[in-house]
Amino acid sequence: MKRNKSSHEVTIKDVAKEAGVSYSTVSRVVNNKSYVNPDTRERVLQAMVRLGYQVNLHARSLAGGQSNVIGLLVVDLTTQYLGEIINGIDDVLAANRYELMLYTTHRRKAKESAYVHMMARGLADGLLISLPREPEAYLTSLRQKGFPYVIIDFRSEDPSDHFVTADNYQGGYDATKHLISLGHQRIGIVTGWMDMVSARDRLDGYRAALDDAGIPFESELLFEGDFSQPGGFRGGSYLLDLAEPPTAIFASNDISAMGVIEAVRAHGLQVPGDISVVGFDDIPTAALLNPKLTTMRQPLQEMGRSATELLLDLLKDPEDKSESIIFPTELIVRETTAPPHP
Amino acid sequence: MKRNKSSHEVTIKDVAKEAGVSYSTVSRVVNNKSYVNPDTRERVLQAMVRLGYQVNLHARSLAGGQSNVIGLLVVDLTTQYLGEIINGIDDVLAANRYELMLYTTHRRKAKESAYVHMMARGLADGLLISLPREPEAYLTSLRQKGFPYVIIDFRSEDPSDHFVTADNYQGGYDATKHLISLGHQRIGIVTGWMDMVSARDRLDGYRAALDDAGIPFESELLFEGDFSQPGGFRGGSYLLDLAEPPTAIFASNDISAMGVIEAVRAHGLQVPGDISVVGFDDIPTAALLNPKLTTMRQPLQEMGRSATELLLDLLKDPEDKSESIIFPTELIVRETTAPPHP
DNA sequence: ATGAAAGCGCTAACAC
DNA sequence: GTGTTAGCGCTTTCAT
Repeated sequence: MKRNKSSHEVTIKDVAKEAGVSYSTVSRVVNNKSYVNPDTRERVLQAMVRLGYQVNLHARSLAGGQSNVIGLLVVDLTTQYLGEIINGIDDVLAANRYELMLYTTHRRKAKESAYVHMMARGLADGLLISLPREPEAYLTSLRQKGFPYVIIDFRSEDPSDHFVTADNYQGGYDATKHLISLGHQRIGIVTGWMDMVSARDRLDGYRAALDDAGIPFESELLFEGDFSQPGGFRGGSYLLDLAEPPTAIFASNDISAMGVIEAVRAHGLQVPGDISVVGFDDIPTAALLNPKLTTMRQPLQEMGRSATELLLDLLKDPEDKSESIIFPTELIVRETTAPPHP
Repeated sequence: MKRNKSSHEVTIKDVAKEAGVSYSTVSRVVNNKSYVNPDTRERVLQAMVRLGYQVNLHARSLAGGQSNVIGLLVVDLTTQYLGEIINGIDDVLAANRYELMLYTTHRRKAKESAYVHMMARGLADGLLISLPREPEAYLTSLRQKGFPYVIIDFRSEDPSDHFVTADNYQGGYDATKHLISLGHQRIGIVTGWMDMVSARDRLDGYRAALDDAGIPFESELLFEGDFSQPGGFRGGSYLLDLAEPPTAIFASNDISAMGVIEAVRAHGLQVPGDISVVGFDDIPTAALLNPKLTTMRQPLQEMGRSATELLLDLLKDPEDKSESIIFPTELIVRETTAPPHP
């Protein structure tokens, strides 16, 4: 299964011959390192263009250089949430001439660990890890190797970890408080995957807001969802079927909020007339729904950008002491929340 | 900028020593090629596990093997459209132990060509190209090299090309016909990027349907959009501001349909009461809108899957004569279309 | 069935 | 400033 090398690929040696220099000089020019006589450089550059030279990243990587590839580990791509984050990542990577290698685990946990190892085995210079559930298993091995990584949307306890996340606790708090300040007293919550820190933080914020308002937490008003639209639908249905249903529901992300809203309609009720709904994320679609979704915005693109910058810093200097970043969230009041029905 | 190799990476040589064989034997075991004595194989396998061996893909690729990486060239990821396709791609890739390298060009045309060359330079074994505009430039060089690629959502004229697409012409035809059969006579269209074949095909289908119904095509009812939501909004606004506005609008994709619907509302009108709207794609969000979007479904996941299978076939046998595939589209009637206001 | 050895294209010492 | 050279980890003849 050999590559079709009919048309000989032009290598650094070809360029060297063409320019009449040794091939290490070509390497120097390509990498812009150590001084090269301007004339020589020019001749090499021209030879490169003439021959249409392109580095072979595999060779470069093997020879001890960097691969200029960043690995991104995500769950799946159908959520706009990640699309936004990736846009941010992408911006920074492109500006720094890095490539993106994408890994989607589709929640098959076993794969995550295998992937991480393969990437760390030279395929990538660094790793961006998004939305992992209990990533400790492979994080430990990464730490041991001193392999650079940044975690997105995860608050790590380990001081050597670098991460970028939104303030999910405060977001959950503010979303709930918004509902309370509208006059709601019975507020349901549809959570995300409870093995994800971000989901737990949002829940904690919800409870704290209730607490501060003197509203007792009732476990029957909590539905454990999974950040999906069907999960939101199930959660909404469950809450509305309660003997004493809530008048408002906090969904832990926009996608599940959409499911909740569907459930409200399926019960013949109106949003926000009968039931108020708040989401979380502010994905682009949120503003396009009818009614438009009230939600907590996380600066997704910026989070992707920051995480990538942090990682590139780490690559330049492993001892880099850049801080992990926790972005503030922002309440975006649109049309799905209103005072409770009198 | 040397990799932190504090903890010596275990190579095929280490495994060889551990198992007491030569390292070419280890290579044979790893690659499952030529016969190896079952006992020897077993010993090697155990040594591999014991040492936690992982191939170095760069070395493998350099040595003339394949890289087991597929490159995917896309415009950007915020559209659910691509998320769905990638899910399909991903399925097949995972099942065949391939990795995915992602390239987003963000419509910077210059980048596309550079990317393609780099990938073809050994980084990837094959290329999946989605949504290119006028890709002829780099396709030519790919063909010359005999580099395997499959194009998604593009009908190529070149008989040696392989592509997977939906029947955009028929889709455009059926969408328009649906509107006509509801009684609409003035039907506007918001197109996609006109330098994309799929957009042109949908437009052609629209015109053909009009033609077959004896409705003259009026150029003032055509707005050249760009597959984006703001583009749809602009298109909708333009059409509704016409002296004699249409009673129905065919948007060339769901995202722009969402923009059109926003524009309808901004004009104080109702969908579908005053204006009917049809989209194209059937992205997941389409079913979650209020009212739910009537649209032409393309089997996105399946398209991704098929394209990938086609490419892997090509990789196994460059002379593979697998056919390019054109998937049928399907009208999904939901709630945004109705007979015209009397 | 297995071992030895020649590269793949490049980077990074080390010379000069 | 530039050339020489030794690998990086692996696949693949070619021997045996």
